[in-house]
Amino acid sequence: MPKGSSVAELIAVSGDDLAKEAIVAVVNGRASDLSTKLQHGDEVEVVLPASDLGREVLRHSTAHVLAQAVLTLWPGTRLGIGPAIEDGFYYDFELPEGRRFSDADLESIETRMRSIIAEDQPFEREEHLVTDGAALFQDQPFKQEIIAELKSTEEEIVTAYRNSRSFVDLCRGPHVPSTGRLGHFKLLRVAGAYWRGDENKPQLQRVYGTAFESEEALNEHLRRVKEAELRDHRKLATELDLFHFPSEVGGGLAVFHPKGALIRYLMEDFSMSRHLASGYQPVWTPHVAKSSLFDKSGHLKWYAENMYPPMEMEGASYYLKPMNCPMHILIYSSHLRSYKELPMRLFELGTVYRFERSGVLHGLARVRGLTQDDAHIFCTPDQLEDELSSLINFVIDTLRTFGLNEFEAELSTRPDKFVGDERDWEIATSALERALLASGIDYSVSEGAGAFYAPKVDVHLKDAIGRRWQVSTLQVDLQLPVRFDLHYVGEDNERHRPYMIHRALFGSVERFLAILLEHYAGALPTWLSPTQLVVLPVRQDHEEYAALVANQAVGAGLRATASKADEPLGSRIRRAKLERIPYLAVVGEEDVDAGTVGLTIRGASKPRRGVRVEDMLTTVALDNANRQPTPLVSREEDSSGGI
RNA sequence: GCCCGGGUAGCUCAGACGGCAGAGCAGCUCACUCGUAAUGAGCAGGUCAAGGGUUCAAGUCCCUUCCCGGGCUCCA
Repeated sequence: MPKGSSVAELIAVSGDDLAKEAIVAVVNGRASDLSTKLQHGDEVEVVLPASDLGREVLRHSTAHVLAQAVLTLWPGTRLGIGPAIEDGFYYDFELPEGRRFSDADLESIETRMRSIIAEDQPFEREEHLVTDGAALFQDQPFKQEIIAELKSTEEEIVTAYRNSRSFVDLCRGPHVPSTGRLGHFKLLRVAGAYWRGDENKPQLQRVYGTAFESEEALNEHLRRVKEAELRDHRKLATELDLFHFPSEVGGGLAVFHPKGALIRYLMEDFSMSRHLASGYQPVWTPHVAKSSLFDKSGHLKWYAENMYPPMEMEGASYYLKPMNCPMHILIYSSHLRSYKELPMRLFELGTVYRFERSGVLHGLARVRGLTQDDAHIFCTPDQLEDELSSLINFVIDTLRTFGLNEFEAELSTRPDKFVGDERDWEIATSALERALLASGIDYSVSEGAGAFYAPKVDVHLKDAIGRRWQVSTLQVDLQLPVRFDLHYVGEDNERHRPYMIHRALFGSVERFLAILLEHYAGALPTWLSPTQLVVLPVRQDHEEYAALVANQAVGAGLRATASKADEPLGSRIRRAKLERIPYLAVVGEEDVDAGTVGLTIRGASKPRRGVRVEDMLTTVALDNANRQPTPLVSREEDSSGGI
């Protein structure tokens, strides 16, 4: 190769067909354009579109095309930023005269984008001095703001990418060689977005889109999005008659219908028995408390914006509790504690109320009234580490019972703004980290992301379609034991400060239910199913036998009903399947005579005829007692029978 | 809170241009008595989110309010 050749030239002579698909390259570990000139000894690795980095570049380049299209259609538009994001990209704009996008605009923008792609415009990298950059983008105040920031970091050169004489965008790159390499994209929606996410700054118009390496990959992605929509727990809640949010009650406040309430009762019941078996003591505390309590705890200082406004009564202000900890502390401090009582683990299914801004409410996943499976553990410094590691195991173990198996933890360390002693932070943080190591769970560290009063571990889980949800959280509180002046008397007969651990396992019962519903697409495991078994008589003269079988099932501790034969069997089967009933027992002539049922197990394609009633009851009871998770199917498969 | 999109029967939705509010499913009644994802007929069901305005006439056009959905720093 002649000296100073580009990556593209290198690929051209390599004779490697696959490499011709490359859109960018990693040169000496750095993502670079194919036009990058190479030095002797450079390490070059080509990047194909069908890779994480490849898709990121495709999306970022498509975002530039989007910006060019918008600028052509609405001259005078000011550009914000347009990054690639997980699953797509967006670009923020300020349109002239405060104009706003509507959904209909997406179509005309897309059309314009397709013609830019058809023109196969090159992406040309330009380097400018920081000082010149400001001149180049003189009509673009947001770009200037970015350049000004770069200047302050003493960056000397800014880069820009030019597609045509008229369109150039400030950008770090890299990009595809030309717009012709793009095309498998779709604009998805418009939204308002504050410049830099700051509501005190101007609100820009954001266009979201996604792009992939091929039409098939794009369609596959759109199919996944659709699948997620079908699993939406709010949709399932209506279909399965679980709960709703009456506007008469208020935003973010759910009422649970019989089936929904039964499910949450089963979850709570399980949680309580697990805690009782693991050395926790149940406590119960009221929903409101005087302002003095939340003054002392610091909630009114630090958490007031998430609290409901106060109620005045008999000269005092009462607040709905946003957390249970202050009340649990009062239980701890109700008398002097000995080291022999520690660790003391107080547990409550405590309902708390938090003011969430109306725009962030989201079904049961984000509500204003929620029930935490909340515990506060008071322990000696010596006990801290063991307590934390058994806690992590307890959490993981419990989550697994619900059929969730993929976890990741995140350790958040001391933020810039913090209270307490740096040494205590050190002790608490390293105890958390050692506990994580001992548990063997995968974890990452987020430096400075802790709460101001505590380092914490958050447990995230992955659901059936790969989405991550934050659930459990463990915090070592360095603040409240001091504010409430807690102690215990040690072996040395002196008073010492206990450590205090906050932890919620589901996070909230409501949110966890939402996750389960979406994870299982509504087909909850047998032990959580409101109805576990339906017995369906073929004809009216089999009804008596059906009722008998259902009664036997109820006697065996199962939730079972018998249907009437007043509709065609197929119709009743269909209804039961739509309700995601795990076991269907059809009984007809043969069964009445033989003491059997025709058993259809959810997810199985064919029924099993001639199953003895005893055997069926054993099977269902075992499934119930063992808390077997439902085998996972996609909702599309689930509903392929013509719904 | 702010931007965009919505609000029509319990649910899903249709209702050019302003001219007597519709369908499917669910519900109820009757008939059918059936072996694994929709039996048939009939009946009932609505302050078109609320309030105001324009008009001979408003679900439809305009204004206000309420509610719901999507989004609101994965940083050039």
